[in-house]
Amino acid sequence: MQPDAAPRALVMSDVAARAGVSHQTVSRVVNGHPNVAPHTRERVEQAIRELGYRPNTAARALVTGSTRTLGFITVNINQYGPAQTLVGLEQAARAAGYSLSVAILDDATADAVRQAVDRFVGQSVDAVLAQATYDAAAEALHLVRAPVPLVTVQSGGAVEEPAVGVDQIAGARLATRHLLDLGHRTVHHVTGPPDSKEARDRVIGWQAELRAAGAPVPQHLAGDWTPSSGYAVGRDLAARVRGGEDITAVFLANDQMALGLLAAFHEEGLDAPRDISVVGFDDLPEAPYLTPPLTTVRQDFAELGRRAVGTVLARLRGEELHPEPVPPTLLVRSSTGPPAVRRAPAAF
Amino acid sequence: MQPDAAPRALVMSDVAARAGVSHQTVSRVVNGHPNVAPHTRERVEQAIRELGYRPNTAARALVTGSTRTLGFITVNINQYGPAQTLVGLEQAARAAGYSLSVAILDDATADAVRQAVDRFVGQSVDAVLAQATYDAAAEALHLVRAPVPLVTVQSGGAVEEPAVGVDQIAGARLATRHLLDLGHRTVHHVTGPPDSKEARDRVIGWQAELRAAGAPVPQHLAGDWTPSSGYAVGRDLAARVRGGEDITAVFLANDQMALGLLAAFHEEGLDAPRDISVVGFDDLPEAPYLTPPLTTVRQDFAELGRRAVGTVLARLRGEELHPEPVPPTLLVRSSTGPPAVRRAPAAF
DNA sequence: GGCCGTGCTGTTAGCGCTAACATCCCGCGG
DNA sequence: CCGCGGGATGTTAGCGCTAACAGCACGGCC
Repeated sequence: MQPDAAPRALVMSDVAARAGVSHQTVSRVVNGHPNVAPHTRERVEQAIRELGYRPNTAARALVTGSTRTLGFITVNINQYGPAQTLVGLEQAARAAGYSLSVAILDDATADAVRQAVDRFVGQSVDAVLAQATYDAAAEALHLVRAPVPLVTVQSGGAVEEPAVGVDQIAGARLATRHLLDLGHRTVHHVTGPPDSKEARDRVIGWQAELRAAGAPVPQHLAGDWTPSSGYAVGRDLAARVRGGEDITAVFLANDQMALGLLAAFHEEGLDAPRDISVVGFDDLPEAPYLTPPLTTVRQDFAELGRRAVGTVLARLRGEELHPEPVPPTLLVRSSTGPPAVRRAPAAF
Repeated sequence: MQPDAAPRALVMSDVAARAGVSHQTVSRVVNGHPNVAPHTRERVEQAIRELGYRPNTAARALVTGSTRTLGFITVNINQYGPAQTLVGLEQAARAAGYSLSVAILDDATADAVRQAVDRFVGQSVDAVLAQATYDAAAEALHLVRAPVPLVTVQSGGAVEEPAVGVDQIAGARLATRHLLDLGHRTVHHVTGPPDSKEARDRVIGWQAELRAAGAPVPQHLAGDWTPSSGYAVGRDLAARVRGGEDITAVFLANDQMALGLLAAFHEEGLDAPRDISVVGFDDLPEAPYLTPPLTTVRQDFAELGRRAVGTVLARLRGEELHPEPVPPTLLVRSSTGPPAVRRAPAAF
């Protein structure tokens, strides 16, 4: 009696023996080749089921050169966006019959990126997907010459490699227009870190919408995604409001900063939407439960994942697919409203 | 001139030819075998560097049976905890020279878990790590007989498979004791979903600490991790407070529910820490920026990842390692304080 | 001085699979 | 009635690597 040891042994020829055919016929059945008699196919399939056979991917990878695995490089998954991007990607990859291997870099340095790509190539992944939000990463990715397709996710830029992302500019315009439509004279903007392409695109969208509406474009306010930067900007802004400045609407590049800003305003006795209208970006799970529930822009990460995987697979088939950016949507909740009437209104 | 096509061809014998040795000697150098003359090793290493050779993992996996890849099964990575667990695991795996392949299940059904394990086994991962927070997953995992080591993360239970996790009971006791120390007569508790072992452990820790202090143990309040469940419980609780019930301290099984509860209380004109003391669990990045900054319990996910990977590797070496649970820490911020004096205090 | 052990290196044989080719058998047309 | 084409199947040769064994030189020992 075999001890507890590996019941592993199950190889193609075991199935072949049981079905009374050659291992090659089993291979044909497994890979869905056409020229197998229905009767034979039936018998092989039954043998596979009875034995619980599953082909060895390493052997298959060795001979075909394909592992049906995709590598994904990301940075800073503590943020909601990147985490959701990962989820969307994994679902889409799995749906397409691919596995996803991840590399979560501590820093988006060129070196770290190159190493990650290298490791993936060494692993014989079929393609590499990479989050290229930050310039350092995007540049590094741009330089890497990998022997496999490489597609960037959320790079936002029109780099040469195929890139798929959510339309950040459109999202920012949505947020800004909403505020303008409510009657605000202009909209202030708290940015993400300047080395983030996504953050810069949100600035561009915000400015574009302001200009299109003929509204003045105030100096943007620098944040860095963290709640604490939103808080710092919030304290500053609250003081200016208290000082009599006409600031009634703020669009922040993400929800976490909105959280910080809301807290800072609250400390100064200023509350949304009465004293200030606030729009975030991301739709964190907790956004509906902030005080007040946050109006924000939502990105469809599942769709993003699907398009990214679709692009990669097209590339693998030799097609050159340049997908459209995914459109974001605005979720109006309670942190936005019409501006309060202050002292003597400028006009009328 | 070769077109842009694959510069792939680089195999061991190319290196061998360049170094003037046999491919086996190259193999020995690559794998750090001892019996290679320093001079030879030097030459081979140089050839490897010059050629930029990297061994083919598929071929290596085929013959050794090891891919130096770990599979990780998780559910619902939208939650902060699971996401951080993934990060911790990936860092630790990479540090140990392993790749991490992920499966993010939509549902923790036995079937989905079995399938994921199967896919990983088919992929020839060396071991499988699985988040077993939910009973369905834990049970399914328990039944799966995989031909590779399987270690569960955050299963919290004393199941047979080696499990590594953060000490949830200790965390809950920390939170409860903090509230008791502040002078609260007792502490109410909002739970996570009942099919989560982590959630149940937090209930156990809460009850244990209450009993140890001789405090009454109120009925627990059912939540499900979501901010909205915290909000619902919050409305309920706020009404009871308004009705004169002596409820002064709440410990919630996660920060998101604390967020919801805080919002509900705020709507009723009740604020922390004046009217109610609130402690969460997880230390979300935004926890310091809630109104008020949230006192919470923090789990060390990096350490968790390290121990999980350490356990898996020990298993692979044939050792039976049963790691200690990771101790959590309490972060005191501003959502907790001494109870307000209400009407006629019971004693004195 | 011959024998043997001890490094070092090369040779051989697969790992489990797929692709290419070889083989067989059948039905059909000339 | 024979040859031929094509569908079904089997056979063979690797994919790139490591493990096991073989060979070979050198030095120490009796």
